[in-house]
Amino acid sequence: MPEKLREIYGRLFSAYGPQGWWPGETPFEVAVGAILTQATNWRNAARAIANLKAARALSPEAMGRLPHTRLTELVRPAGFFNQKAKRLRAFLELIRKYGGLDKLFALPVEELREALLSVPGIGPETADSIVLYAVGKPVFVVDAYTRRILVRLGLIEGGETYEELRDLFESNLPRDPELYKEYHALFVRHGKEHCRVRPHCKGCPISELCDFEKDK
DNA sequence: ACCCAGGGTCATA
DNA sequence: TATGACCATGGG
Repeated sequence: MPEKLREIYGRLFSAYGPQGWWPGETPFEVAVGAILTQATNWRNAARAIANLKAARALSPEAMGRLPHTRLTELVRPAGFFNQKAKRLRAFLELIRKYGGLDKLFALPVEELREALLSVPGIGPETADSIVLYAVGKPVFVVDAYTRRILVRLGLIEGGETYEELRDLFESNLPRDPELYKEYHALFVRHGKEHCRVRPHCKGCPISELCDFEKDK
């Protein structure tokens, strides 16, 4: 399995190159982006972030001073804006509870994950995206593309839990945050390009490893 | 006029 | 435990 995971990574990296994830100038901005991009095109999330930036609201303190309706309005282009405004405020509440972003992000990884997961609206993928891309700790981020790609490669059944898949990567790859960052980003890139629900297998860089026969 | 995005939660069965 | 509904904007 370690060899296969390296093989897949190598091919994806050769095909697509470095993805430059995560766009964002500060850890807080990255974390905010992780919430805003839930089930949403990054393009739309980026618009919401641009709004927040223009409003100088990209710090926990400044965002906390915004009226709720104002926050909702700024976040609108990201979609699900009522939920996401509420989720951002819940995240701010966690930050306050730990005495600041630095204190929160300085927690041991497992405690940090648990703390993030305790926030209503932050689930496993969002929590791990924050831990990996905002904090830089080596947790592997699993998403729908990851699962789908592994299924089509015949490496998993599909019914595995989030934690099982995360463990699959973390116990078969070196605990290297830079590797995890790039790998996840490459899965997303490859997913969009070739491995959607409706597959687009022509020119697929990992077709030789893949069982999936349709649409050739 | 569809389909779908870098998810998560809650109600039902 | 396992589906389904819901949240909502913007691009293809």
